Amino acid sequence: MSDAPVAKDRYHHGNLRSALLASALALIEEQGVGALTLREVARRAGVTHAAPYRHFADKSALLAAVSAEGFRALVARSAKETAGVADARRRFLRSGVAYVMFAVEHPAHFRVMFGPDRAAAADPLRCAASDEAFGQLLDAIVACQKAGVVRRGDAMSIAVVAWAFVHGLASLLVDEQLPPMPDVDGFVERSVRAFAEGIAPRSRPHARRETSRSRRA
Amino acid sequence: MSDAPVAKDRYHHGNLRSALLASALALIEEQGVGALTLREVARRAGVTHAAPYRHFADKSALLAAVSAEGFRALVARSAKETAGVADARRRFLRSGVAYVMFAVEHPAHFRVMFGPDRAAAADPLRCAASDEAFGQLLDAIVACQKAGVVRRGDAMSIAVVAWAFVHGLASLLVDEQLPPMPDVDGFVERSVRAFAEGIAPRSRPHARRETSRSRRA
DNA sequence: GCCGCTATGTAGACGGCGTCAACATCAAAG
DNA sequence: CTTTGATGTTGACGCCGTCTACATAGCGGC
Repeated sequence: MSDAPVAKDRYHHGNLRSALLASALALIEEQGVGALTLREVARRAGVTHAAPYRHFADKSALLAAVSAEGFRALVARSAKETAGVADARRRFLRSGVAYVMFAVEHPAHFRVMFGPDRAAAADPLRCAASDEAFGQLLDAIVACQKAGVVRRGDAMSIAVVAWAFVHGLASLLVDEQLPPMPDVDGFVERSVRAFAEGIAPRSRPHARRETSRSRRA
Repeated sequence: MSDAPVAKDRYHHGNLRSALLASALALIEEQGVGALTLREVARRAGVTHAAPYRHFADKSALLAAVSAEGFRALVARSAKETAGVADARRRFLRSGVAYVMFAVEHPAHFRVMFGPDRAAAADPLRCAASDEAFGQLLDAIVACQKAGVVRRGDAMSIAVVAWAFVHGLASLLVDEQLPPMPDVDGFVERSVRAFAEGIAPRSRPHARRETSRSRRA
């Protein structure tokens, strides 16, 4: 929170770019993506309506930057969550849970990352960041296949299916399309585990059942 | 396509309401949800910019109407696809495939149905239509449980998980986030089948494998 | 047959938005 | 100290959603 010189009433802001990103994120969090306005973002950052154009080519570019930032945060989150975990299956499960929980905890970021703005979606930096996230997933799948906990076959297809699942769960939760959910974390974990059985090798001996409260420190 | 008197150059349009819905859909199909403009919709329907307000309270109401229409079409599609199919498991699978294929074939409708407009999402007619769709899914799950092809337990939770999966698949396909896909239909069918194993009773004898080309007659 | 009522479409206005061009301010390099 | 490039401001343009006042038309009662 305190990474800016926050110099007030100076002609030059200091680090307007990140201030704009933060304002945009806050605004979306409060009012939704549709309510995001370049002018309002500028207002919140304490500058005039045209100032953002010194840092972003247009509104889509701002959204693209927020989106890329989101994908990088997602990758980091997943990496943190799986750090120090050796077992391939557990790494995979944790990373799936991390995806959904990231969306639940950062709905604004998530919404922009998969928002309707086509120009923003095509931004090269955003694409690079999202490709890295997908690569992370792909690696996890391959590791699981080597460990024999995910069935053999085209890893790409399996990755897509896994991504679809966590993505759908995340989308529905973020859009509040689901009935009230007391224990989101537990629900997500059970769901991910159930899903993982679908892509496990056929009639594999079941892994010992974790207590379902093991993570969450 | 030919359900309107299409009376040109008359002061009164005849059935502007449905013309507006059609224009909106076409516009979204071409340019995306963000490009949808009440004025442009009116223009395409051949009326002035304020005419839509005689039929919709505001832009969100239009979106909500399109959304509700979409949910009704989805329900109809799923019903059609499962008509005459007795086996619970097959009904369930078909209905899942129908969900994804509906999204792929009617991306504009799908995008609006889960679009970012909060007011539109809260519309009572839209909610009623979407609840009916979810009810359809819930029924299919319960039938599968009775038939012993889906594990016992809270049907609601299982329904949510199933919905999340098809929804994620649909979202990623519609948003073109997935690598180029030659045989979408086949891919979706394999994915849904794989997923279904995840919610099957543990170590259930596998049903005979359909040829994976059985539907699509 | 005419009359007014209501539904439906039009005309025009308002403020807000994204974007652009011209201008102002400041920091650092020379 | 001056120049110069980066950064922020001002003001303008056209488009948008929405509101109000007005025009047109079909319809039921007299």
